[in-house]
Amino acid sequence: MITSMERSTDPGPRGGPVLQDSVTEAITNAFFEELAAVGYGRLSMEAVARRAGSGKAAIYRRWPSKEAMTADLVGQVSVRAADTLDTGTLRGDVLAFLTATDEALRHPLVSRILPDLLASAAYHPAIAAVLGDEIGTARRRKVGAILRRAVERGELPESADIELGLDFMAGPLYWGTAIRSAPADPGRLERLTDMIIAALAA
Amino acid sequence: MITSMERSTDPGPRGGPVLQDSVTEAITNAFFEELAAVGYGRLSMEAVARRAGSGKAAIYRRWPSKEAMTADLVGQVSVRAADTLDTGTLRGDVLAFLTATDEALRHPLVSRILPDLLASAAYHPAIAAVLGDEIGTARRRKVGAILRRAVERGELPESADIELGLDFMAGPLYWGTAIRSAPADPGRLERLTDMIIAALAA
DNA sequence: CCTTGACGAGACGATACCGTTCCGTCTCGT
DNA sequence: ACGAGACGGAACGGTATCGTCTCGTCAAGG
Repeated sequence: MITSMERSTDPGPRGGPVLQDSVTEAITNAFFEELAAVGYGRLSMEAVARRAGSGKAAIYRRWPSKEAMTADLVGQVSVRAADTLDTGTLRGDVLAFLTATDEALRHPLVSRILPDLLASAAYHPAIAAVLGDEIGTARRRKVGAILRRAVERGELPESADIELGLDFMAGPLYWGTAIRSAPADPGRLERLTDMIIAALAA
Repeated sequence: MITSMERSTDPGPRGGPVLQDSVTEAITNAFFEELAAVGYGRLSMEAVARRAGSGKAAIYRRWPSKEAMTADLVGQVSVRAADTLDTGTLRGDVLAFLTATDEALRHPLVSRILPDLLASAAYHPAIAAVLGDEIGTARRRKVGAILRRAVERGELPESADIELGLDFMAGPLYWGTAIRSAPADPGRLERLTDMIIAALAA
């Protein structure tokens, strides 16, 4: 599925004469900027090359197609998000998670790219696969850890539904921040946190 | 902005020789099917005409551009959703609202089109305007009515935040049903209802 | 110093749309 | 019966993108 070469994305200390990292980086940046500018459906390799100041051949030397490039690059980025640390209380964990997620969603590139990718997943199985891994699995793991710790502390009943918990941790924030474009407001995240905890405890 | 003719979408009892309704309907259906098939970004007028079994001229006789056609047709559809009736209790109102919305989100065309349009709104102001009206305003009015009735009944404190309430009524359901593609499950809507009410009361 | 190979640039044929403009046909209301 | 006008179909010139391929340049290693 993802068929890009490892040498440029993971060149190691010295892998011999190699596709130049600076070019790979320029293409990567150009890709995300272009993705934010026109969306996946209208993204063209020529535009990416133009923006990167490179030739198209430099792109096709690295990835066999637009879909493979997208899957590879999106996969790389999403992997980064670190686990939320244990703040000692459910409220602290939730607020930290919401704050981090809200900040990510407000990034100018993310706020334009993410909804587009989520929609594109319906048309392109390769994208759906990457997002399913990154958003589905990774996110479920993080939220699951938070809820599990809360259950251990006795802050939540054991009956708490992890799947629905994920919907509450992600849904209202995504809807408000990414779709409704609600202005940044720490107070909103505080209230959101209290409401989510109330929902989780129900 | 929306410049389609009134004669065919609202021909009245007898408006003289008119663009044929059957063609308008064929084009409308083809538009939504094509939208579901390839998304807004890649939607082509030729494909719509092909699918409708019409000539492109028949489309351009009705709308001046793809954007105007989209705004007009999407606006027409979204208008339909009726107000939720008063069931007498907050729980009944919320469950009815969630059930209706969930059903709508599961419609094969809606589930593919809506996320795409929400994403496209970031690139096309005309779409953003229509969605802002239909989803933003209309939805805020509906949910606002439900919450206001609940406050009058004493089921919710007066301090309830309508804006955040909207995020909770829409977010988890949209995330679970449209993004996570959770299977249809009445029990899930029941639990969702209880959790939303707990959140609203927090 | 000379070979190697990635580089930017861009031409290439193929394909797809755009929005417009013609056909010749058919269905109306008059 | 007639004329207006919408119809499906097809073609127009123009633009954009695809993925491939060929240039001449340039930097590094042997």
